[in-house]
Amino acid sequence: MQQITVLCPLAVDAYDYMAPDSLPVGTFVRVPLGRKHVLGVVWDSPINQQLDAQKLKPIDQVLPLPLLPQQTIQFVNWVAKYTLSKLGPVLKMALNPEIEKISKHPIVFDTPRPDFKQLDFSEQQKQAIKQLLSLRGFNVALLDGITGSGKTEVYFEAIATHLKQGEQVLVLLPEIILTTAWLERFKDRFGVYPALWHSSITAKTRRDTWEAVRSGASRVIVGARSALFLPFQNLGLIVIDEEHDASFKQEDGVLYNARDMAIVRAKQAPCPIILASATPSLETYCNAENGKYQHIHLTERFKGAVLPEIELVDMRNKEKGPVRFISARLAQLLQEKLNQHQQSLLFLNRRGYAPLVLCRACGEKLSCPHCSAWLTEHRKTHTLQCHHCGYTRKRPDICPTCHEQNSFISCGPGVERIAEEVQTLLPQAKTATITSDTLNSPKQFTNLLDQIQKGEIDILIGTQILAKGHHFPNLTLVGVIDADMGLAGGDLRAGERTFQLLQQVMGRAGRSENTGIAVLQTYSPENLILKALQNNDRNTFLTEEIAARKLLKMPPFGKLAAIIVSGKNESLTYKTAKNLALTAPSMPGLEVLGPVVAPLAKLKDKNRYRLLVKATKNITLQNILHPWVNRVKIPSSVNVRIDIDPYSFF
DNA sequence: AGCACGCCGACT
DNA sequence: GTCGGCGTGCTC
Repeated sequence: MQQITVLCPLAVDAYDYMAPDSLPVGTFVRVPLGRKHVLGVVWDSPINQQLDAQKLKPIDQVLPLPLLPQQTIQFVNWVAKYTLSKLGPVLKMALNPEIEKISKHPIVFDTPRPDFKQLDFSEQQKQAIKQLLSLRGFNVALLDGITGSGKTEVYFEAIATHLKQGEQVLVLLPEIILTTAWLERFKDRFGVYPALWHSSITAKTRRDTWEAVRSGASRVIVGARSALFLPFQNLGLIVIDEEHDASFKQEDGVLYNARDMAIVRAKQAPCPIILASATPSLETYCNAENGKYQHIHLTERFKGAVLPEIELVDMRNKEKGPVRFISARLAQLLQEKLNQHQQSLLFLNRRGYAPLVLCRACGEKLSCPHCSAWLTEHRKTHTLQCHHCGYTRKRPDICPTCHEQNSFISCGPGVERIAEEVQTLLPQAKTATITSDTLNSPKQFTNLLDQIQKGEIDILIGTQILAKGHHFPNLTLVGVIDADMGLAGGDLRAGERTFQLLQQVMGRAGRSENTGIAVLQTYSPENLILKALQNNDRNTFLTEEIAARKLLKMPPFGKLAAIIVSGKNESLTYKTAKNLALTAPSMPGLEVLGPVVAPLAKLKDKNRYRLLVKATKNITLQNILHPWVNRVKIPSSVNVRIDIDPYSFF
């Protein structure tokens, strides 16, 4: 009998078992766990062997499956260590399909053909392609190209080259970009669609794709962040498109940033990795500027499309008359575009009709009983909703506090309200309101894009779901209803996020021969970020932002981790958070801030406090956090989560 | 992830 | 008085 270590894809670390023979790391086995029998993988050296060998259970059986690749095992170990997560949940991400049901002969999508189509490139694109093709071994390149510069086709050439070399290629996209439009461009270049990996593929496809990647039969995988954990055998290139996108950061379960972990994966392969963006994250930009990454520029718009003109509309100059969210200037432009049979997009990153409903008589603001948040009014469904927990109620006729009748007024705009205003201002316009809750399926989205293409819609009103990636050739006006919105929170990345988002939204206008125009409605026209956007001056924005981060020793000039303490019992939760702060190790270069009430102080009935751990770059935060948090007694009803490199401050 | 154990609210 | 709700702990 032989003692082996087995990891199961559950919320546990690796456990030891007895096996009749020694088994190679990566062998799939079935083991007893509690009163269940579950799948596990023979793991490398035991984590702890303090358990009496006599108490170890024997494994049930060795499963007749190929080994889990060594690189996947290494990667799971690395991610767990970096994110301070248990090994089991990370393995679970790598074993997403029902492994035991995988077929030995999965249906493989045809192999993309690297020479299917020769595309025309500009001189600048040719230069960029040359640079991408010269990358050897582990190497990070920032493909920094403005909207409409043909980034996608440029990195397609790198994909083609690695295909010819017989290697596998992984392309990570934000889920939202994974649309037919992108896939059609791929098919146009390579003759077939790539293999897909995202949350809504069927179980069978999931199993087939997993096995085809493991066997090396599948050559190009395009997916959302979880595709990073696929069992590649022969990874030759990773591409992260829209690398700045916040959706690469997983905010539940294992807290990881797929872009950062992809760089680790590329290093391990080793292979090159291309980070593509029109608005690179500050981290990536700094790494490119200081020479750690290659910096490849695409500054020309393809086929002569020009950047939109950008106007700031000062909303402080209140117009006489009824309260309007669309300024006279924007309304005038909408009318002009309507007359010219061109399309417009109104952008407001807020779902529903109004973000707040209050009683005119007593001032009562209707809020969620489970979260410290106001309820958003949705007229379409005649409900009030909490956007944080999903709580829904009908709009009351009588104020629950002062019992006044019909006293509620809707404050502020959401997209539904903008749509209503458009109807009033331009009754002849055909409009469509598009948010994550009005689109239920990818098919619906495709249909909608089709309708837009055919010109059946004049004015699109939507949230950030419309901001990214889509190409609307006849769209020549973008109106940003509230350009100040993203700047309000004031967290570390508020400026960066606002710049990126607005730049992307404005990029929707002018991806055509007709000159586009973008209007930013603001109450702070002097704001540096808005000024930089107006002047198309990314450098000024980046320089300012870099200087501010440097001064505060914030990322990328320092390291950050958040500790989120939550629990139903408010005082016990606070006491635990306070206790963590009091027992924080004291050392040069380490600073512990808080605890402070989290921006959403109560979420789903749980009170939340946050500590922020700030360290100089030479400190390995994990080595400090792990023993520190383990030393503190955490009451069982209180939950402590560590978020390394936090993105969201909620 | 499951599954058992344990402590407070509703009911015959 | 008991049934059972879920919230919590444990699995080599």
